[in-house]
Amino acid sequence: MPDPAPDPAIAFHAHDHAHCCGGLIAEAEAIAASRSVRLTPVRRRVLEILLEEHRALGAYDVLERLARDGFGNQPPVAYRALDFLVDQGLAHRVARLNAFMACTHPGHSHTPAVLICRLCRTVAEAPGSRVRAAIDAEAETAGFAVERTTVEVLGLCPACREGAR
Amino acid sequence: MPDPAPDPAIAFHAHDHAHCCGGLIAEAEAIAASRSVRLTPVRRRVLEILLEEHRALGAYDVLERLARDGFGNQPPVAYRALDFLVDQGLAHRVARLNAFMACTHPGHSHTPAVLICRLCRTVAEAPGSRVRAAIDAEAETAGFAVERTTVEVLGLCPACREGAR
DNA sequence: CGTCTGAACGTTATGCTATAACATACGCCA
DNA sequence: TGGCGTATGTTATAGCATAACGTTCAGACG
Ligand SMILES: [Zn+2]
Ligand SMILES: [Zn+2]
Ligand SMILES: [Zn+2]
Ligand SMILES: [Zn+2]
Repeated sequence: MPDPAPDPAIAFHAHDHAHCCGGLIAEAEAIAASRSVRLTPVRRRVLEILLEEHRALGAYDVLERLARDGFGNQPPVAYRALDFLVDQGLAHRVARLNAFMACTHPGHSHTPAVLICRLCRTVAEAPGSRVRAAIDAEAETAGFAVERTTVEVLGLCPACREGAR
Repeated sequence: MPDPAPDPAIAFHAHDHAHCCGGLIAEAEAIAASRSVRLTPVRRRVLEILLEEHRALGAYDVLERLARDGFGNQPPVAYRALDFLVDQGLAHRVARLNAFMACTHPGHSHTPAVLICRLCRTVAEAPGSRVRAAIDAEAETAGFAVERTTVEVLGLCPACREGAR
């Protein structure tokens, strides 16, 4: 199958975005089926909304777009769908922004480092395993048992970095 | 001088807490003086409140305690003091908790890894430099220019880990 | 089929987190 | 002493998140 190791930070590069979204929706369908959980219309639409741009959206932004499409327009509608996607690893919560982003590498259980461009607001995922190893080492020293990690990085993406010079 | 490298995760160990707080207040005074910024009564009291326990407090928890002491009891009073402390590196924001903690190693410019016990809510700082190096390496690969990092770890502190067995 | 059941969804209401905007007080220095 | 910048007090509002309850719907089972 023609799906080699994808660029982790694909969000930062020009790419066939329609293909990127379509593929991720298809992956989500497959994952949901394999786990016997339901990617219902609301959940699917929320994932599509998150995928539309490589940016993190607040729950109320998502809600507004949902309402336009005729879904319920009360906060729990958005939060429940977002919680589902996060639980299934199809989206990530960005604590620094109180916002949510679609996962670009679902399936692999991972805790990515989230790269957030402070100028264009683009958000990408970098591999988290090396960072996680460093965290585990420090935690070990402190006698702390790691369960979940949050690694978020604010800075400039390649494009904005170029523009800022 | 009798001040050897302090235990980074002192919060997780039994210690002379009055001495620990007093020392940190004194350090804060010195830092403020050296930078010609003012550790005013509100700011100082907020730092004391954060130091009372090694836990992260929400702005409204801080505010409630401030009000008891006769300071203003509107949100901006707490937020302004907290922002000052964070700017000066005397406190840290914990994004995962929407809360604030006193810094236990002020002065050293640092971005610690914050260790949060999910049972007792104790919060400690682990050295962030190795984690930061790992982040820099991943960011380099993605062409991303790192400016600020958030590293927060949820898990069990040594005591709760023992109790949970 | 018909009915039961649990998951998902819609809706109301409320609570927590954070900041904008403006007024007042105070210390410092020309 | 007058002006200025910093800090504080206060009002109002914006933004984020969840509790609680009723309704709908798909699938399981007899
Ligand atoms: Zn991901
Ligand atoms: Zn950018
Ligand atoms: Zn610190
Ligand atoms: Zn604990």
